[in-house]
Amino acid sequence: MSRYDPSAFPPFAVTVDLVVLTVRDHELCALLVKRGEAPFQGYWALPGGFVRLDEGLAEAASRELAEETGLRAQSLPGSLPVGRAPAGAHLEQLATYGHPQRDPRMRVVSVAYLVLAPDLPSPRAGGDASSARWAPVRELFGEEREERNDGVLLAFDHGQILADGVERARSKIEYSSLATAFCPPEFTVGELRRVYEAVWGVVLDPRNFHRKVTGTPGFLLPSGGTTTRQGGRPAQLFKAGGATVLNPPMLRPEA
Amino acid sequence: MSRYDPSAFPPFAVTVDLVVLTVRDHELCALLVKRGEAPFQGYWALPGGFVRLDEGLAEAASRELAEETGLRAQSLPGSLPVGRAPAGAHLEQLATYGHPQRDPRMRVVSVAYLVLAPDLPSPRAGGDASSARWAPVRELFGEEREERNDGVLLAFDHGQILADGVERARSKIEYSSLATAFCPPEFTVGELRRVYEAVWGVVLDPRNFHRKVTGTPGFLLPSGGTTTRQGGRPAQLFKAGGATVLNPPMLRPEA
DNA sequence: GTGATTATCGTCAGAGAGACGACTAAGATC
DNA sequence: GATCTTAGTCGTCTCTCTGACGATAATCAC
Repeated sequence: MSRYDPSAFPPFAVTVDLVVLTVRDHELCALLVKRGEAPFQGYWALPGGFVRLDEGLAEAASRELAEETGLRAQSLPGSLPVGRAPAGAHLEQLATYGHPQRDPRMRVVSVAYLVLAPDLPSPRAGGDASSARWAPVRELFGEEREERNDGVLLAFDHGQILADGVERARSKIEYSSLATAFCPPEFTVGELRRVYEAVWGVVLDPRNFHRKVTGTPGFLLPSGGTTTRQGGRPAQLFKAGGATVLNPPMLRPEA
Repeated sequence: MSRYDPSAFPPFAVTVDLVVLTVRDHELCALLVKRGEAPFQGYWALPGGFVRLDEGLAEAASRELAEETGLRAQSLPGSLPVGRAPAGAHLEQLATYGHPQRDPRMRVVSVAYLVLAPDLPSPRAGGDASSARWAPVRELFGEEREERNDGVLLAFDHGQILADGVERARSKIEYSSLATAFCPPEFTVGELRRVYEAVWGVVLDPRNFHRKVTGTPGFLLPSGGTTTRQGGRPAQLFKAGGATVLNPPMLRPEA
């Protein structure tokens, strides 16, 4: 840092890209927007945009999130990598991508953020519904993926960013209470279990899951009410407790 | 991304900062360099520097690492956040810091990388030995920390970056075999245990530790030889095995 | 009511961790 | 050389947690 003339620094563009995940219909889904212009015109991409010179990175991510989804998200001062949005969505920094050729137009460094949100009404992208969608992650990475265009699924390196975000989410719900970020403010143990099942793509034993989550101090707080919105016997409603780390963690089944 | 004229993007400076950790004398230490110029002249700071327009982020981190320590480190193509340097050092992306005022001169976004290295000879910073040192992490964060200058320990937000890097290292050796990155190519179980003890700042039971690490498939490979360099009964020498994730993890003692 | 569905409680066996005793094999000291 | 010290290695016991799975409870659809 001392070898350079600070007034002659190499100029970069800095963007934020958002991996917005939610659970819809037992499936982990990611928010994608359709690009209206070159490069990658017509491709699906992660929502995102340029960071302004007077805003922080998390702040820019919150702003883009609000613009693309209407989700209000708290922008945190400084460069703290983790935050919690008031609407229940969770926002945290994922990683930064800066391959010199990742954008053919210029040198762009993109700071990716991961957003975990409860199931939302259908997306809007600046009011244009046809240009945004919730894409099931399985479709994008499973064997049944329909390759698009010249074999590239997403614009730029967004396929890699999305994969990294999905992997982060999958591993993070193991040892943190973040799975509750996919749930509405009040939820049942069964609903939380279906979140785990959707994110991990596995089936969990309802009895062991119930014992585990209700037995972990601070994970769940009984909210008093019950609901039958899932059918069957009425289930207790819970809110997310104060605990953020789970010790011992939830164990993702092998294989 | 579609709302802006790409030719009029806001210009940022992008730097990499390195959190280089090693274990020396039973203590976790971080590499610091002394700043020779304003701002924060005379303060200790993390090594780092500007990213060039034609190099990737990990590549820039490797280059800076080599310049500051002589450690050769493999630069990875693209934006892959994790890599392994040939000299045995581990390099991975940590987080990105971009508060608008984090550098008083201009808008700088810094991508921090975490480097875990075996104990190295004393550092050199471009040949000037007095301007680089291994600082015990305990001195920087413990109660006994001697506040420097106007109460700020490190230049810029490097105190926060270092704290994040230390926390990443502490948690990552729980569920990965990365602790071996602090060891020479061949090491004993006791040496590995002392790494855990230094990084976590705890004392571990040698017998349980031995059972755990030798019983985890793929963690350690017997290299055949023995050594008495620690005194006492000769110990078997091991190399790092192929496993990268430990399941079940090493457990960091409570409290 | 009957059956389907979901929630919740209980039991049992096995894996793994913490505590700690016991033994081994080298160098250091007398 | 006898003894001490240091570290390494093997075992044992107990407790906790998990996975497998039986049993019961409370609602809805018919």
